Amino acid sequence: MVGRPGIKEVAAASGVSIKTVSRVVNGESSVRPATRSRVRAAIDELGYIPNTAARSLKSGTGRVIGIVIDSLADPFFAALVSAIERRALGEGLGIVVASTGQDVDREREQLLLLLSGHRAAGVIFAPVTDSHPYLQAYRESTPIVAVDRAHPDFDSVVVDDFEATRTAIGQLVNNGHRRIAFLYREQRYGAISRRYSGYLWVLTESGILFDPELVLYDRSGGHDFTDEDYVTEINRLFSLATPPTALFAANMRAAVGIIGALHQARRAGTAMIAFGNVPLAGAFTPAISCINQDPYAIGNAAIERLLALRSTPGESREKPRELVIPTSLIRRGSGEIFGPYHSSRSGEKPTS
Amino acid sequence: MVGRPGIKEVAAASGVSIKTVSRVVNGESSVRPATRSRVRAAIDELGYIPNTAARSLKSGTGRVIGIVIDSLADPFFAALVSAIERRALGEGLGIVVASTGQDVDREREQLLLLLSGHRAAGVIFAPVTDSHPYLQAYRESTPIVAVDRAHPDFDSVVVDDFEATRTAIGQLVNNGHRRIAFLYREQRYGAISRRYSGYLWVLTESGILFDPELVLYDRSGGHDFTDEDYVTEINRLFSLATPPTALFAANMRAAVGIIGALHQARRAGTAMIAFGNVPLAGAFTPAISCINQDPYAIGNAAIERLLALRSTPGESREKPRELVIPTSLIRRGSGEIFGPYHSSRSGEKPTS
DNA sequence: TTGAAAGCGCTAACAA
DNA sequence: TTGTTAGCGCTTTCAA
Repeated sequence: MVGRPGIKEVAAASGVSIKTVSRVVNGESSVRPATRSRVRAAIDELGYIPNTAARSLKSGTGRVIGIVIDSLADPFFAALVSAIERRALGEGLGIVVASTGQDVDREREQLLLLLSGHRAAGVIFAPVTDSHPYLQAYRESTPIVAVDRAHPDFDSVVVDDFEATRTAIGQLVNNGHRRIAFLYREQRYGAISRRYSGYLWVLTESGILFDPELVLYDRSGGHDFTDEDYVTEINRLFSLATPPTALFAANMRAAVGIIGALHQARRAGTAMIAFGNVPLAGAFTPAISCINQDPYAIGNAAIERLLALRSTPGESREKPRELVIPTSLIRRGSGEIFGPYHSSRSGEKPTS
Repeated sequence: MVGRPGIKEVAAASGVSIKTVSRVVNGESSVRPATRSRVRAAIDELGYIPNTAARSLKSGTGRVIGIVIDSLADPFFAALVSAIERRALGEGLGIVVASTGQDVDREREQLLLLLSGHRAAGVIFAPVTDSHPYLQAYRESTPIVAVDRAHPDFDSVVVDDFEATRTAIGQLVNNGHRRIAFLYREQRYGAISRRYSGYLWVLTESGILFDPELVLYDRSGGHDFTDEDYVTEINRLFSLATPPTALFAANMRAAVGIIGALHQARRAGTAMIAFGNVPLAGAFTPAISCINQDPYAIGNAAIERLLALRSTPGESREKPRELVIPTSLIRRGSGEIFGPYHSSRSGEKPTS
């Protein structure tokens, strides 16, 4: 291996001490311009890049932001991380990404590795549970922000799941639907529970009888549904004595599964609204109505909050802030299909 | 901040020297089982997690794999990174991700930061150019693997773009198409050029006159096309004196743009094949035929190659290996629509 | 404005 | 099998 120049080589080349080189690298002001430019020249010529490990070791905090999410294979999280990365780059920070697969133990392991092992300058995570006692030790030294799901102990950036779902289900009811399926009711902590509450709230308000047959539960104990599972489920729903006339997909994975399954079952004309921006939603027949939650906006808000916390350390001890990113219902057609009880008093013209 | 225990605390708690703790942590064999379990107990009790920075500094290589890709917002790359992350986790390695936005300077900056700054244990990157002289200094000390695009100097994991495209275009021709549009012809180095070659090859072989009007060039100088740009382009194509009867989407972004634009233009029945697994391809009408390139397979192959290189350092000096991951043409309907010159001698039954 | 010295937490070399 | 010592490359004192 060719020698990677260190701070000493730069110091020697520019005729100053290593401390002065350090000052230049860290942008400290107390360096004479002439000295500074001499050092800069040496840095460029030698191609000097400071060793991150040594910096972390000495200074106590690493030059990276840790990100812990469910999975990068989920387009929502991928876009979220992408937004964070862009901003972090501007701050000269790297990102180290870890996924949990929604596993609580893996979450703890990854968070601790990031905080204690990598001495991350900050951590953004999508909490799998709402109890993280082991994080308390790091609160005061490291900014920690939760995303996608609110957290009792940390600042968080979320969307208003309850309200968004209430709006969506409300529109379906207004358009004459009474049999509305909810797919799916995840058992774990998180956004899905609040979406489910929004669903139940509308049913109650509208005097619609709740039917557990219309809810797809996560009976699998944690593993994700496959496309085939959704086909099975859609077939089950349409075999009911009184099948649903509208579907609500509580997350994007469910939406994708349902769209595919509906298509297979030649039921694509069924009313449906999805939580999350389904890719190519506009190109289906009918086009898919979605609750729009912008992962870029969420990611940006999270990293901004993190950077703000970094400059005002004490603040983290205050009551956690919950930043709610607005959502909107994008009416593309599938959510505006009329149901059997429609009295032509509301809703847009259906597409099919 | 509560004290994060260091190796010294563990040593004190278990009554051994720090070196013995180090041995246990690193799984060295020369430790008596009794001692080992005593140390293990202390580690668990104190919640000791080794400081990555100190380890990197001393040992010379960091505990992370660096990944440099175009963008995490691209589902292909997100899935690729996800596959790498899973495997890295099993090796006790973190991943630090950086994106280039296809910018050569940013690529260099990020690669050097990973290699020189973070002392990454290995680097996987999607090369933006085929010339990386500055990486030569790291070849022998750090395994480097290229993905998605072949590289003259490094082992790479790619798909056979030429062959896959040849098959796809060949099928369109066999099904009676003569006017086949190629969207889009990216100017930069990479897979798109080879796909374009496959396109030209079939035209030549089939005696079809090449028409530059049917090729969407990247005239923008690097910025990505928006959905609106695709709408404009589709409208232009169908305004030609002899419009195309089939479309080839050379990458997934183009496919998504085209599907949306075709839908808007009420031309969804146009024959089309996309390079890459379009999400929900099966749920469109007609279902989208795709060249299937598995990002998980590519990511897995890349990390496996990286880990193999890590254990046999000298090997990297050999001639670079190009590992070709097979693709397949998934015939879902859109690519099997007959063209005007079809003579009922080949192809599947069209869907529409 | 600049520099000398100390040492961050760990691992490699060598001793015992 | 275990321990001692010496740094890795940088930033943080503190002094000049």
